[in-house]
Amino acid sequence: MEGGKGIRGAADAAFAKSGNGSVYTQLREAILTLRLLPGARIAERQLEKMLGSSRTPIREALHQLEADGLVVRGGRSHIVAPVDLAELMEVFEYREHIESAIVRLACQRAQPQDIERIRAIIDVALHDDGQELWFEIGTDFHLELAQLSGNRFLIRAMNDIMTRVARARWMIASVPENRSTAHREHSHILDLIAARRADEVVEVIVKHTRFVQENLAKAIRETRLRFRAEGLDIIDGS
Amino acid sequence: MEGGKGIRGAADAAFAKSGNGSVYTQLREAILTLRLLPGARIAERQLEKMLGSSRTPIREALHQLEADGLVVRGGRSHIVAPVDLAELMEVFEYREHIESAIVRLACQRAQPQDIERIRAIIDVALHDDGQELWFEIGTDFHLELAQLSGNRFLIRAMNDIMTRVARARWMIASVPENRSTAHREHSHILDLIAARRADEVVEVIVKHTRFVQENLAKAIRETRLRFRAEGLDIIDGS
DNA sequence: TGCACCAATTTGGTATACCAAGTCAAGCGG
DNA sequence: CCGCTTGACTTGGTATACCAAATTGGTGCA
Repeated sequence: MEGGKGIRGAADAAFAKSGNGSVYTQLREAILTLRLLPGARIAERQLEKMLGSSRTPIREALHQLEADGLVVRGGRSHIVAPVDLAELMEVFEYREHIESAIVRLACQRAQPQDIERIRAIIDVALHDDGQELWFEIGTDFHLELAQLSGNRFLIRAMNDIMTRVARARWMIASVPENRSTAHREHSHILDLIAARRADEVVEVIVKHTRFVQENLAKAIRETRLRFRAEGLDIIDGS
Repeated sequence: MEGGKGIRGAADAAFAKSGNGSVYTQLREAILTLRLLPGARIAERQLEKMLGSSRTPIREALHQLEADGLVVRGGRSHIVAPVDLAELMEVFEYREHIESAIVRLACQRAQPQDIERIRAIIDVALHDDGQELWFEIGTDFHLELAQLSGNRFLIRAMNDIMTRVARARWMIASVPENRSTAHREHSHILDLIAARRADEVVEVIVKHTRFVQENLAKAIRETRLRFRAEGLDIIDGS
């Protein structure tokens, strides 16, 4: 029963000694940080032992994760959803429209103090440039922006989007140059929202989204090659 | 144990003899058609008897419905989600952007035969004008339009939207005049997509969306008064 | 040596048993 | 007569037992 068997089919040591957090949270973390590799089989009874919970809450968590697009049913069993490049391209097409809607509404509704609060978030990256922090800031910026729209469905949509691109973002071997570009664009977006220049901010955020998309697509392709060298196929699609 | 007790708290005869379909499907139907009134308490053990299933699949269905926004947790128990007018207004704000994105992409990607297929759907309403048929056609038109976008996230968003407005649409006391208006606008939208006139179709669909929004808001307010006359508060919000 | 078939095990799906917490009502005291 | 307390019951949450299907590994035959 122990380890081995290559990769597909073992979530073994991914949860060593972890006892904190809900089942859903733990699984989500493990999947998003690639501790559970895309394509890995997930057996309810394995998790039962590993997480110390019973199957009922585990099944519930798996259904949640399925809704998040992080777990899919492969026939009878559950597997960690493969990173699907084609799907990711659709996410970004979707994202352009969602972000555009968000910033348009933000231009109408954002309060100056809200904008300054977000600026403080992105400016943290000026002093600290850890990989993990960069990940968080990139997520938070766009989620906070969504909050400014005041529309719960746009907020939910942005949450969904950030979940679906999270693993791709995790694959990025951070290029410092790109980071400063990101900060500059984020800052520019805030300026334009503060100035209520809706059309311009839409233009900028679409450009920003496409920039991010290209970076992620590149990172994914590199990651695929890296894993293929180990005999693994982690990524679907062209 | 039988019936009575007024309204909040009885889903009693809503499932008489119904044995077909999954638990989720049956509950969803009952909620969308207002056989289960907004605000009604839902007890897992009641459903266990009524549907003849066990609690496990019932709980699963309830979680699904919660994700759909059709069921909410009221403290410890589950209740049928109240129709929230404020939320509905947010849905329509969201919908404007989603539909705009959809028709823009549809202009790029729709095949002539796709457009004709949809036209056939809405033209059914010319011969038959039953209430239920009108409901279905209105739903199908927008879902089919979403398909033309070729983007699974826009399709999913449109599905979500149609679910969230379904109960409001069910409350409409059909005004024949509005129906012909709807058909005309739907037809116009198809024409513009076929002609690839993206900007114009966006303009028209936004206008259409606002028209629908006003009708539904009116219907909801009337329905609220109607139910209040019976001593019930079915609708939340202003 | 390779293929086909069979049995044992593992899987997810379902039903049920158990628990703690919350609800409601009846009864007691003011 | 009103309000508070208390206890029985109902509720959702969790753990577990049971089932059918499907996978898998091994064995025997060609």
